[in-house]
Amino acid sequence: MKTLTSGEIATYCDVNLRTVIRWIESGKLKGFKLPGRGNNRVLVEDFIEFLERHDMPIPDVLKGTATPSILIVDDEMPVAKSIQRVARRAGYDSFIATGGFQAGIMLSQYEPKVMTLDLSMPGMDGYSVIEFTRQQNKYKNLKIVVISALDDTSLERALEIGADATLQKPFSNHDLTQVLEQFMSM
Amino acid sequence: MKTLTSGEIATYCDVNLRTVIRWIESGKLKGFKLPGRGNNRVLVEDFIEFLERHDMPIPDVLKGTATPSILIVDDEMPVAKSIQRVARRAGYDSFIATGGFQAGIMLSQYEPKVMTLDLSMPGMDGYSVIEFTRQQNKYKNLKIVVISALDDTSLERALEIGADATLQKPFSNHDLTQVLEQFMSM
DNA sequence: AAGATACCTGTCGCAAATGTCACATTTCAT
DNA sequence: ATGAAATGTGACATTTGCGACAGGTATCTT
Repeated sequence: MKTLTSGEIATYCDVNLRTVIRWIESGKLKGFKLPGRGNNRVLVEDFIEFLERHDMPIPDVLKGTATPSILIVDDEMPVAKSIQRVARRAGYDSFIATGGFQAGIMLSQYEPKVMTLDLSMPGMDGYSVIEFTRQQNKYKNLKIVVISALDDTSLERALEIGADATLQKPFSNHDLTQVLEQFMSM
Repeated sequence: MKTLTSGEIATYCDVNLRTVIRWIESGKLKGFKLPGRGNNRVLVEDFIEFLERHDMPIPDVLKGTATPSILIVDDEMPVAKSIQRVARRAGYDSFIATGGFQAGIMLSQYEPKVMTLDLSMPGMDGYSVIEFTRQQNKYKNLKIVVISALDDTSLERALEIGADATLQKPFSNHDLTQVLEQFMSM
């Protein structure tokens, strides 16, 4: 149940903060006030409904927030597809990237909630992907699930540098589902 | 998601505000209305598309982002730095990505005007980067400058699949400057 | 604990919306 | 060629939402 502040909405709509507050006060935009000094909060779904009602453009970032998604990074398409199948059965939208460059663009564009990452992709160092992502404040909430055929030591190292969970190949659908459900509901 | 008011558009096009509103009302110019009193807003991209469609001059201010930048993709930091030095001397801001993943994120985040790309990076296929980028409508205006030590055939292939220029390593600062200036001024 | 941000409220001037009318240009029929 | 109709634009006048500024408080960071 993600919420937005009046300031964030002001940024998205490219209007003044004062204006957003007036929208809320007049009932045009549904929101609620926090106990403290009455800071306004708006549910993402209410905001999107508001935007649609007024034929206003919906920011890309929110499209992902409304329906949290999963980014699957794996160079082997069959493996990626099988992960996607599990994700879909659990009720989640997902995207597949088969290379580092694609992965970066898709991560930035879709802002998924969870990224599954194959550590041992040819021509791409999974560790550095984790490290780089973790450095970026923007992705501090992204959950990284490492899926790899490497040994325990490698998986542990991944956890140390910032992965949130690991799964050893071959993984059971049950385990993957469990991990996804855990992170997607956070 | 920068937007323009009807008044700003009136100024840009040097017409009356009433006229701009009529454009929007008649659907010639895509826009939307704010909830309040129905103030019109137009996305910059929609406005540019409108201008192009009617062969109207595009105001400089709208052409690029505030300060158009260059993304330098090269795994060898010294090389990247030297490219950056040339770019800076020509008066351009630049960013360095040493891996595909980084490159993807930075491309999406900074939306540079030009990307220099080393074809032969370990663990990353430069060709597929070009191909993937070219598929995305979002980057249709991005200029890709391939910088590589590979032979002419390889460079030509890069051009075929979508690169905008190539430079063979070792490149002369003069040539690089020339290419950058050409693309950055477009 | 202190400083930096982000946010709320009230007020004020301005910019933008609407409606109407006048004028210019184009289109078309006679 | 001439006049009528259609279309598009600019010019008012009126109304009101929006942005800017100021002063103050809650929230987050360090």
